[in-house]
Amino acid sequence: MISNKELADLIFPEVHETIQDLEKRYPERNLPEGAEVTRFAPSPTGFLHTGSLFTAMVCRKVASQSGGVFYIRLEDTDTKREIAGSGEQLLTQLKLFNVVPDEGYLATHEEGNYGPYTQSKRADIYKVCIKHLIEQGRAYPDFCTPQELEEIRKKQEEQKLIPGYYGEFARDRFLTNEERVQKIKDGIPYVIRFKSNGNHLNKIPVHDLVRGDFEIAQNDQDIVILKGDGLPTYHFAHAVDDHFMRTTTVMRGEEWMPSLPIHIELFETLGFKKPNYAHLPVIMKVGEEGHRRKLSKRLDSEAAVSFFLEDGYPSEALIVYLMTIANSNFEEWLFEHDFRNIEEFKFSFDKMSLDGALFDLTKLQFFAREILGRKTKHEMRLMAESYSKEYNPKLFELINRDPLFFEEIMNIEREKENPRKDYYKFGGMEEIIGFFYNDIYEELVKQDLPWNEKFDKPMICKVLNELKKLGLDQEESEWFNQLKEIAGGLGFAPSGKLLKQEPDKYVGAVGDVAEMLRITLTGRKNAPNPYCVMRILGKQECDRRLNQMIEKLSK
RNA sequence: GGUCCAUUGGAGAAGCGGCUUAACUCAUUGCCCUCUCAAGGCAACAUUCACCGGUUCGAAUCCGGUAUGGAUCACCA
Repeated sequence: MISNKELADLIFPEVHETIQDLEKRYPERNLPEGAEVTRFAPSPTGFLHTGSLFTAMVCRKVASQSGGVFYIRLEDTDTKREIAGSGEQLLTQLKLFNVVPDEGYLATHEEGNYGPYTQSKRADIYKVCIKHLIEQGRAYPDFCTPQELEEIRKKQEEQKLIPGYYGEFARDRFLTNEERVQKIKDGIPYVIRFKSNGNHLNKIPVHDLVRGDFEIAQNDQDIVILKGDGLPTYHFAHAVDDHFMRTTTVMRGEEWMPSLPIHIELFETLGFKKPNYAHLPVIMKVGEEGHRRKLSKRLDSEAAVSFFLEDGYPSEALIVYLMTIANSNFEEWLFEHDFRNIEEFKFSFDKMSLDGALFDLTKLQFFAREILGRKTKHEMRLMAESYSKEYNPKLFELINRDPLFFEEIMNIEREKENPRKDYYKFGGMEEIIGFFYNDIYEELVKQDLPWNEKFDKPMICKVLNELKKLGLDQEESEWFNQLKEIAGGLGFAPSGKLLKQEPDKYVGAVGDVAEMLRITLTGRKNAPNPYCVMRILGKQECDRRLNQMIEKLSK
């Protein structure tokens, strides 16, 4: 008769530690009352997902506001799907959004007393726990091949039974230790499965920080806890890691809710205290077929955080937007505090909505406008620089021709009570401000210009010629009065209203004159007001552009 | 199909049995301001809270059912 202990020793001869040893190695954290220990546990399988950023942001927030700890654990147990370098990238991207961990996996190194924080380096820890379970008769080797599992599943489907490896269908649960030892000695590959004592007919009460109390069926599946490659599955690693890293609150996407019974049984049979759970809603999107679905990295560009980075959205805007999804009272708070000291906002789980919000790019752009509108010209330059350096060489080059000149462009109608809010991202900015730069301007005016057909070329020339008289040293209102005078001298009405009242008396209105000026100076119909543009370009350059345009039109 | 979760306008939502003629924000539309654009100001936008029943003097709010949507059922996390 072979005992469970002998079986465990045969499977893990190298493991001598016990769970008690681990408890000593990773003692309870010494934190003030109420401090939360949270964690973000990504898999290095690709770019940072917008939903992951959402979760990570909430984790950071909850830890910070409670005086706790936020750490990062790399869940790299799926070696097949792993993408080299993505762990590092995850960290740098989180940092761009100001989601910075206190400890854990930090890309270049690890920090903290509860490591290693990379699951592939924790094999010995998992083995201690699994060995313990085998000794207790709560885990066993399973020699089923994928085909055999498939057959079991088929049989269950035929009989309309719940699929899975459980109860009487858990074939190798009924092996004797003698048979197990023999198979192992024969070199038959196996996984380790957890032996469940549950019954899915029993309901157990669970508590979720965002969803409150509800009932859920007990787990009865003998889930795999150690895969054929010697690495643990998510479920098992979650129980072991979150216990020994002393996580107080587990936050994760709501897709994990159905597996909660597994985790509960695991925690209980390992003798671990359960953490609090918060299953966060997932961010949705309406798909082609008109149905809501989870934001998908494959289908939706906005599902990858890199999308916003590459297009130069202010990272603050995404965080603010995500926080409005996280807490319904945040938006009002934000306006009350005029977008200041956002970190002082108090997050709470009961202000979190239960179903996933549709991702709303327009609303994100609104916040981005508000945020960018509140930056100084210098801040704008720094943001534009750091974005363009990475993603937009054309813009980067423009900025660096003369950084102060760029700042002046950014400063158009900025330092006033209601600043312009026409930027919501830095991507494409080179198109918008290009006309300030002579070489781009020259290219622009080679194309057909959007002149008003009401006026012929000699008329336009006449106007432009007169506009050279415009001074630049006065206030904007004075400048505009001068423009009106010039326009009046040429037969234009001082306002659109007057023109409407007496259309026969005038050839047009000041607006028409201003438009000619604008087109000449910027090559476009829509641009910031010409006064600002002229101040930045300088009298000399303005005259040059006017003369050049007159010459062009005279041909 | 089983299990769990959800359901207030185009979107995010407040609402916790009478204070609701359903707050606030984005979007949309109209008007005003205005040299264009952006910004700004003012208005409009759910007679109704998925539906059907019930409880109650009274329900978006409580209960039951139906419908719809979502998540999940791996040696993936």
